[in-house]
Amino acid sequence: MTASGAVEAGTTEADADRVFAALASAVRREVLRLLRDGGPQPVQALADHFDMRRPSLSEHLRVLREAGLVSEQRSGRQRIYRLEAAPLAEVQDWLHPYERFWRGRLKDLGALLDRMPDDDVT
Amino acid sequence: MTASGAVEAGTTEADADRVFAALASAVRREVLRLLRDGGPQPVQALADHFDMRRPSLSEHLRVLREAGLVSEQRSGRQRIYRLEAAPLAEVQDWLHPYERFWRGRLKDLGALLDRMPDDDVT
DNA sequence: TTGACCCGTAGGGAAAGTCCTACCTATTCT
DNA sequence: AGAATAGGTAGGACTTTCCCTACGGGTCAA
Repeated sequence: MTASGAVEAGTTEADADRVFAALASAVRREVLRLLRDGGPQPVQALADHFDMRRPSLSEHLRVLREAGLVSEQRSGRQRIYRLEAAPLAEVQDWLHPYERFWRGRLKDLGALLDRMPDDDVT
Repeated sequence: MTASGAVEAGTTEADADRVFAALASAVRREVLRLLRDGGPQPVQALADHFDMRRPSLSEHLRVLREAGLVSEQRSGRQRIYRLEAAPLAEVQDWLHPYERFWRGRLKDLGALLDRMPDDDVT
C-alpha cells in the first residue's frame, strides 16, 4: 500500500524527510542528473563519475531507492538504475504554497500582509 | 558577497546541501509553514507548537538561518523570525529539468528516449 | 538596581550519516 | 568447472545531527 497503490495521495512527513535528506547530498543529486541526462544506467557507469569506492556509491543508491527517487531493474549481472521522478513532483507540490513569497511584485504584497500580525517593529 | 549581493546567480553545491538538509526535518518544515501562514513571529510563539525545549528549537532556527530560509530581526528582547523564500525559488529552479519526467504523457516519451542509450536490457 | 523575561551558546550523550576495506552472492565467459 | 565481472553487505572509524540541561547576555518593569 505504499508504492504500488493507484494514487497514494497521502505523503507522510517521514516520506518527505527521506526525500529531502536524499537530496541533501551533491553526490546523490549528481546521480539523479546522470540518470536524467544519460538515461537508465548500471552502477559501474555511474561510479565512473565519482572519486569514491563503489560500495560507498552503493549506499548512496540505497538512500535514493528508499526515498523512491530511483528504481533498479536487474539485467544479467547488472543492475540498471532508473530515475523515478514522482517524489520530485511532490516536492514541487510542497513548494507551491510558498510561491507567492517570491513571485514578482506579489512578494511585496505578501510581505506587507505578513507584517500585519505584529504591532510595530520599527 | 553571499547574502547581500544583488542577484547572486551562482548557487554552490554546498548551498544546495544546506537548503535540502534544512528541509529534511519535519520540525523545520513546520516552522516554515508557521511563518508562511502566521507571518513573522518571535521564537516563543513558534516554540508553543512543538514538544521540545526551546534551546533545541533555537538550533533548528540556526539551521534555517544558515540555509537562508529565515531571517531574524531583533525587536526589544524578542527576535522576530521571518520567512525568506529565495532558496525555495532556487529549489524550484533545480526541479525544472526533471519536470518532463512526470508531466502528463510526455513522461512516456521521455522514458522511451531514456531507454535508448543502452543496447538491450530485456 | 534587582528581578523577570527572551533567547542564544556550551557541552554532553545517543543516534545516524559517510567513507573505507574486506568479503559474499550471482552471473557470464572460457 | 574455474575465473572474471557486477554489485551488494558487514563492520569499523570519524563526523554530524539532535536532543537535553546548564548558563550567559541583553532588555524591560518595578
